[in-house]
Amino acid sequence: MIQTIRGFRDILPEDIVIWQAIEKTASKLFEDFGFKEIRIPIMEKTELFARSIGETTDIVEKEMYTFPDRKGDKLTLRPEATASVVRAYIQHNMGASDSVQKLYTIGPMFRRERPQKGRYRQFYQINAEVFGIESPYIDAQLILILNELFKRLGLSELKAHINSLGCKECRPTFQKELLGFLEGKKEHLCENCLRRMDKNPLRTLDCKVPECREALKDAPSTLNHLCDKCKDHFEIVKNVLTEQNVEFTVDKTLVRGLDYYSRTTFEILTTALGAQSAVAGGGRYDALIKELGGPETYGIGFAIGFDRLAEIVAQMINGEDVEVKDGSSTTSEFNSESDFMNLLSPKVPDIFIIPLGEKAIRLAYMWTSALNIAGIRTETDYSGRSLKSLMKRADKLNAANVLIAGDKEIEDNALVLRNMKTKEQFFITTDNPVEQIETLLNRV
RNA sequence: GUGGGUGUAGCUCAGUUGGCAGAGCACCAGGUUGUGGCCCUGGUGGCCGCGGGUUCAAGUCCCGUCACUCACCCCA
Repeated sequence: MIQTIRGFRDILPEDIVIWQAIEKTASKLFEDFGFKEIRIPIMEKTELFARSIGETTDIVEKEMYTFPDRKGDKLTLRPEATASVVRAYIQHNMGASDSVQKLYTIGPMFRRERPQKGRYRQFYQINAEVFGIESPYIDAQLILILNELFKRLGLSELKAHINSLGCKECRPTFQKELLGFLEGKKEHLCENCLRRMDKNPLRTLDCKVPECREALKDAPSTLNHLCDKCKDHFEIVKNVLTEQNVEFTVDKTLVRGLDYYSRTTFEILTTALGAQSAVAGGGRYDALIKELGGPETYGIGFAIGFDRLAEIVAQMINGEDVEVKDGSSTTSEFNSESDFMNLLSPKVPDIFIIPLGEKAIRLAYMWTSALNIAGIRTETDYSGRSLKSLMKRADKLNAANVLIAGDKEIEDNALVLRNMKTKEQFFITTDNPVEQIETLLNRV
């Protein structure tokens, strides 16, 4: 049997319900905040990612799916979306038509890592990016949007971690000081951190190795070295969040793995997925657009891990003992009436037509098609099986009604429409069953 | 890339010192000649992940391999 390749997976119909509900909830929210959807390619020239994410990051060094195409160009399956959105922004000169652009996109990303819970080689992200706004209010607003999204999904316990990395003015002096500090602690650092010292010293700050954490306990913090502008910027972000009752923690170890971030960075963390704690993350990247050949433009954005989010939502639904099978009962108090929970209701047939006999099967097919076209969810069965087994099937499908159409009923011009819940039965005639069913369904 | 755990029916899992491959759920049929859910009876369904080895005999022991999984690393 041919199977999916490692780290790739199928999202089956039973799971898609949650995916679609999250997607609808997110795009509604983003559009209410003025974001427009953009769809970008899944493949780009390798150079785009190498230059934006950073040549020495793990992603670029060893996690990308890169291969030559027929003419020898190096192509890469995108490991993240921001680089492509920035490329599109530059390529179509989007800043010219409107100096402020708010964009979101949803789609798969590819990284060749060892799979584990909440981490796949093809994984999905929802991305939001804002171009052309320097003000810290937009930093706060992005975190507010994430907070609101998680609230709407019933995940109010998730909390934001935020930090500021400084800008091209204040970061170099900080890096110098950090390097000096690291030199003094060299013998206590892990191999990885020693490597990081050369490549990207900031990254030592979020090392998880206990010895490193201990050694770096008193390491200088970016927060103490921010220039006045960066300091003011960060203060406003924090003040606004506080005023809007968005809970957050200042986390000076929040450095993030992509080189392009400056000033505000943030992550939304969870404990629900073992070691994979980040559900969403993002930050400001004011230098990136120019770096990639565009005009000097402010930029900030975030990515939400769709697979992880869907997993947490699924856990929440199961944990809350929410009954979604027939969409009728939900026990979860705070969100049972929410738009999101309504989106989770599965679609079940309004009618299941049970034909008994050859003539009946032909008519059942005709009626089913007509009802489907009329927008009434209808199923039938062509196997010629017994009434009892088809009743069972109707029950399994959770059909609201069955229409029993045996050769006998057709002969007598009296079809039986049975409500599966109340067991009420109505007779309808064979001349225009579609219209009769429409009126009966509206009445009940 | 490194380390641990697990691979048996569609699903969840038993399988003793090596001795006929099992259960529950699901599916199909019947009990009820044309009315679902509950119950009862019967049935379909297996390269025991794959390849080698040891043995009279391997689901079981050994080696390899692949996949899944958890953790490290990294990140969404």
